[in-house]
Amino acid sequence: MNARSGRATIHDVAADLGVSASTVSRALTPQGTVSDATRRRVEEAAARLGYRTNSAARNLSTGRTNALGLLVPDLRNPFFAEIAKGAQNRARGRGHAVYIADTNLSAEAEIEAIEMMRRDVDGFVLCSPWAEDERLVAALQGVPTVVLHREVPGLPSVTADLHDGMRQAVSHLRALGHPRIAYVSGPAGSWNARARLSAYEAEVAEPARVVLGPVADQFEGGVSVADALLATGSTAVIAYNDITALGLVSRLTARGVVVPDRMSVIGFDGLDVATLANPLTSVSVPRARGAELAVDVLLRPGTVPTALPTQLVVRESTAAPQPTVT
Amino acid sequence: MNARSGRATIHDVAADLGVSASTVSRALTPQGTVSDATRRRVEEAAARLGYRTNSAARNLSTGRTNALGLLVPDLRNPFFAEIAKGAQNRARGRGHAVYIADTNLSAEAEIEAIEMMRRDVDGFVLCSPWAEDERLVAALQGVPTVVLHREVPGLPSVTADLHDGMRQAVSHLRALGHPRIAYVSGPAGSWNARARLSAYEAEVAEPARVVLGPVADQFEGGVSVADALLATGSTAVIAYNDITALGLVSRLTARGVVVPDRMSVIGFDGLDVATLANPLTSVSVPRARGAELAVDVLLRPGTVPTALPTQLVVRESTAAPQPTVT
DNA sequence: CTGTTAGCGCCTTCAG
DNA sequence: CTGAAGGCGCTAACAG
Repeated sequence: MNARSGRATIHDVAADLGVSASTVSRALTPQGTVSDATRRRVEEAAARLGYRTNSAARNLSTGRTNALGLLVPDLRNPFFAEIAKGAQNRARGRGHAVYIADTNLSAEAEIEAIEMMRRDVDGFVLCSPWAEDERLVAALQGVPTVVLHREVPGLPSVTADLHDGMRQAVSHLRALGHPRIAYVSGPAGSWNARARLSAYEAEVAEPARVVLGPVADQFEGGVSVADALLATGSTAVIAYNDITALGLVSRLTARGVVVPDRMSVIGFDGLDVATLANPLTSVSVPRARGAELAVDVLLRPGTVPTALPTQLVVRESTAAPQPTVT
Repeated sequence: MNARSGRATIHDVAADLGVSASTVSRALTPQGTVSDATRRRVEEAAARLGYRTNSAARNLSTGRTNALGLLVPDLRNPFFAEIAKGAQNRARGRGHAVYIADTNLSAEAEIEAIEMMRRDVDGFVLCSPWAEDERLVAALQGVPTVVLHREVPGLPSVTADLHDGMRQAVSHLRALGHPRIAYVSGPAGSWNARARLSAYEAEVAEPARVVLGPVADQFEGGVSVADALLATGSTAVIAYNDITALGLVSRLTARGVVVPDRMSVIGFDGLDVATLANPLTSVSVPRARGAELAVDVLLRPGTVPTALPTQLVVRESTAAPQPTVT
């Protein structure tokens, strides 16, 4: 009996059965070699006594923690909430817990979270858009890590096929007849924002290219750039992500610019929240699936990170441009 | 040096300084009694060697984990994402980590999560709307716990002043001239849903009382009940929460019922997401603050749980009823 | 104020 | 297949 918590230990079930603690230990661990009979008896006694393995003790002894650390910049963004759920579900299935750290959109907090958790996890899944490559790698100290929706030299990473997503978005708008497709770029410091911008630039050559921003990865970011967008004379716009796109739509509507009649808007991410009001056309990026893949790369040696497919989902915020009423 | 992880241990910094391990331990723990001079030397050496305390070892030795468990039914709901953030920020400030478990809206998963984490945390903050009181208490095995947005006999709990919130909502609608105020109730199995329904019933007496549902705690739940609402002839409705309210608005709009002209809608929770499109009038319930209070009750003995204030936030989904056009 | 000693609960050689 | 012994890294008496 654990003196402090009053919980049963391995010795209690050993005593109960008249066997040694090592036998109980072996019976309770996958690679332990015990007779089937004793294994069953041990399992029964453990259940009866309410035994739960003390993971701190196991950790100390084995050097493994059976836990993964997950960093996300902001849990309020459903994009990351879904990643958290996906990672947890997958890791649980593989016998691992996931410790989530919300880093509050701060590079500093990303580094701190890594340093705090480093000893207590077997590996990291990092949604870490802000911290610099070198600081990340330094803080990691060699702990196995998969980067999600970012690339860091020397680390495996799981990213979405943004070029293909952007191609789908641009093709859709061009097919509708939009000559000038603007882009609202996300925060300059964010890897993902840079990658999405590059994808746009690859798809839309000068002189048709119209880049606005960078704006904050928030509703307000979209709001702030709407008027500038109107001034460009574009009839269609692709936004860094759905949240930004919603801000854009909000301000456009307030200005009397009807979406999609006077402005087609495409978001990025494919969040459910973007369908609540005026259902937004968006390039969907797999959230849970990306997280699951990242966890697999960490936990199943041999799993090779592959690009996540992106998919344009056409809803109601895109249409053919209307002839200007004069 | 830790053989496995290659990280410095307390012995390394002890050796480096020519002192004993216990001295280092004392220098590094709050209640340890060491001379200021050696404390400084130890801190310097620890920093220089990149020492990080191994929390498993400390845990094993002290019986405390410096971690809290937080259960939430669904991280995708911003209500809980904000609770998670609030709890983490507060706990971090008090030297504790927070392990979040998303229980996927399942009573079973709530119990399992508690049993999984019980040994690894010093206490729980439970947003656990589904599991039964007895099973919860049984699974907890005496681990210090605060229940958030629910009441469980024998456990301290932090809840919002729903009656006052409901009073504000109903008063607002009555002042606007609505004679019949309907209510869309949340899932029958959820404590919070029952509490909100009671608050409505306390505020609206028969025969004016119109209760719809129960519906799922989702956008679709609101969608599903909109037509029934119209059939009641009510001109105003209060929904179980914001997400449900948004579903309601969506379907009403699709039916050509303009909000707020033909139907006033009030949500509950006060989420930002409910302002993205047609800004929703809502009864705001403190999220982060409730989580912080719960953490304090756990970590600061003597903190007494107080009811969280609720506040009606009037936005654009409520107005005076329009005379029926015939 | 500091060093020595003895575990915390578990896993893992090593014998038998 | 099973028991005994040692140690993971740290803290907590107990001496000095």
